[in-house]
Amino acid sequence: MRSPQELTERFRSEGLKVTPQRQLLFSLLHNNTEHPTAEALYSTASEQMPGISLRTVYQTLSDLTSMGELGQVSIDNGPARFDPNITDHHHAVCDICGAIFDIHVDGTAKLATDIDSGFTPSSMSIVYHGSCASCVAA
Amino acid sequence: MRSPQELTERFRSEGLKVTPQRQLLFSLLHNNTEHPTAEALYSTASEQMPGISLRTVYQTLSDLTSMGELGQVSIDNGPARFDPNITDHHHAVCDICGAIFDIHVDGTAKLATDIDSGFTPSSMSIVYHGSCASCVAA
DNA sequence: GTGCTAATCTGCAACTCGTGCGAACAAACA
DNA sequence: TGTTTGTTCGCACGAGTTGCAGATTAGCAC
Ligand SMILES: [Mn+2]
Ligand SMILES: [Mn+2]
Ligand SMILES: [Zn+2]
Ligand SMILES: [Zn+2]
Repeated sequence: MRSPQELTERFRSEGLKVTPQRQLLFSLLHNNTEHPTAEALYSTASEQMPGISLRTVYQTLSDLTSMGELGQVSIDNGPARFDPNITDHHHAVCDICGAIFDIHVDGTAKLATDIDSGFTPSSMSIVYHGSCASCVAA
Repeated sequence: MRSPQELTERFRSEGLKVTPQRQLLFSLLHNNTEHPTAEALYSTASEQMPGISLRTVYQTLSDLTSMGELGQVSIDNGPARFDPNITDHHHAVCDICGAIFDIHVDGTAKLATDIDSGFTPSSMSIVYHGSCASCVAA
């Protein structure tokens, strides 16, 4: 996701308003690698801006997502996790604490699949499940 | 998933009862490659057994899942899809019609990842998104 | 076949996550 | 400072799933 400053410019240039609520979310998401849920962002945002509405958090996240500034990851059937990292990458999920880690995977082009030749793939994603370092240690 | 006959034996041998509702679901799932949702199974089941409860469908699916006889696939944030194919395989999803296809992928062991050395992976899954043959044709 | 009992089924309430809606509000700009 | 939209907020609602408890029934003993 771009920086709060760049997002501010983009919003204004598209006739969208830059509100304090949006600015707060821009800053909470910037460089955030935690893949937070809407509820988690709402909780953090509420500390800095009591009274902000959960509805507004959902609204802003969905705006950023449809603008292509924010990614979304869904793991199992849990709540949506938002991902400011929109570069090409994959994920490793700790089944114990639920943490999600960004990973890069090389060699995917060389994978051999029996996928039907009539199927036209447009993207692929890989998710590893397992236990993270801190959970293994504990 | 094992055959209705084998499941019947397993259920009885574990002190579980073999009811008409369970038998019907065993047969609806056997060799089913559609990755159906609970609602879809309920709908089909209702034709053959009017009055069967959606709650019972959920209950039986979750029993089979925790017995390891049935798999579960989650795609984006849609409803859970159930998968009688519990062999090692991956999926291709048509973004137009929503169909899910089983695929096999070779070479996954050779993938190079920057996954943290402290992370202990126990499984990985690959999902391709794209357009299926019938949707491309249409 | 009858009866017993624990497992199951069913209907409904409740719960989680998310969206639709409309009135109150405020950013942008003249 | 006023006007115009876009935005925020609160609440109702919707999908998907689970908890609960009373009615039902499979499995088994006699
Ligand atoms: Mn990520
Ligand atoms: Mn499958
Ligand atoms: Zn962990
Ligand atoms: Zn299709």
